[in-house]
Amino acid sequence: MYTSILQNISKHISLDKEEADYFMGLIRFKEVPRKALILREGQACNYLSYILLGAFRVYYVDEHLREITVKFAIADSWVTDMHCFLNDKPANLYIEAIDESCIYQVSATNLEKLLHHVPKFERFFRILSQYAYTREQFRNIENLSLSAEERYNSFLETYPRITQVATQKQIASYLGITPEFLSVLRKEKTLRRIS
Amino acid sequence: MYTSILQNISKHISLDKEEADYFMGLIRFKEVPRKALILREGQACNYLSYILLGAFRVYYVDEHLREITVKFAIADSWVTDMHCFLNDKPANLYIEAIDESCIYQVSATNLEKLLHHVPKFERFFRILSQYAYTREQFRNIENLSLSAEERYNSFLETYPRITQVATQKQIASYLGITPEFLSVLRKEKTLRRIS
DNA sequence: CGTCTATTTGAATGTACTCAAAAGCGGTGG
DNA sequence: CCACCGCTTTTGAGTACATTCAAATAGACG
Repeated sequence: MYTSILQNISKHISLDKEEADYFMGLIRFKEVPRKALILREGQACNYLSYILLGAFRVYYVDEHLREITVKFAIADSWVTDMHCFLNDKPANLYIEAIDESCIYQVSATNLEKLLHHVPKFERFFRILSQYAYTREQFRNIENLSLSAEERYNSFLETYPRITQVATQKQIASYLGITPEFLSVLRKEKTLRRIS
Repeated sequence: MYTSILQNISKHISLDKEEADYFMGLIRFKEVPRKALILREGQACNYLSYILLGAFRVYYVDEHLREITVKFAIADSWVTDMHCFLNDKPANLYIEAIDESCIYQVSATNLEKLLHHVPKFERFFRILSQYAYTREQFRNIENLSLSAEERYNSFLETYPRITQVATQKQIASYLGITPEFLSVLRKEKTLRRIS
């Protein structure tokens, strides 16, 4: 259903036909194969993407060349390197498809046009940003208060489907632990399930 | 200068006199003594606050009764328990003045009125939320990639003034370490400065 | 089938925690 | 004014959680 992006928007604002058409005229459709990067560090981050289908992983590479998974993004959600998109700076983050994906993209230029022509979208992106903010805040609280094992359990509840497309190495880098230690945690979990 | 809240707003949107007056009519002024709580867990979170003067600490109390400092908020910034303010739920967070403070508060009801009457504020709060989001994301990256010592150094750069009003216990709980260990880090720092 | 990467396993290590006790500091009341 | 109380900070010993490194095993892909 290629209008699911409109349904996503209609969760927070209602558009008439004209506004919807105008919006659809500003976005482009893109298929993204598994493992492809739609953004890499240093590149201009010109697009905000809506994920129609598939899944992405946003990650940062630190000075020791370790990957930090910043977030997993699933179907019916939005993704970009927000800091660099907003401030027109070279990207700090990589965004990689971890499954066959289809996305719609709005360029920063077109987003400006959109916000100018249909100011209702200010409201839409306000609400989106507020949710994004509270989710990040919640994750910070979890990272600061929970043990690795508790964070892993919370992860499994929050992203039950992601385990099918993300590797354990990627999940470990989201949890802030090594793949080896995640392996140990998983073993303990299955041992407890048996006994 | 009691119009600094208008200056804060004018960083992102411009208001005419009428709009500014309408806004000022929707907010209330409040003095908050040091150590007073303007929000505690379980309370209704009805207000979004602008800090005119002073400093606040937002914290969460986990199941082991440990305090997690979610953020320090300084003069000329906004603070609330966003999740509960937006969803009209009882607060999860405490907000405590760590210095003599003066704030302006907008109630959730008045904010709705404001957004309805002056839709430009949708834009203002969109921009504010996006910044809040990227800051939280950045902090998550730091917490996942840096050692305790590196996080402490980064903290000192980000909040140079806060050390004057926050205790080390509070700073430790922001960094996700124990006060005892922060004490060790500080000692190592001074020892290195001497040699 | 062979190569490359992901995952598992284990031993040695390190970073940060717990617990306990002492020292420092600020506020309050006699 | 100072003596006491409570809280913060420091210090140290012992411990736990998670890492590093290395090697073996398993899986995925061409």
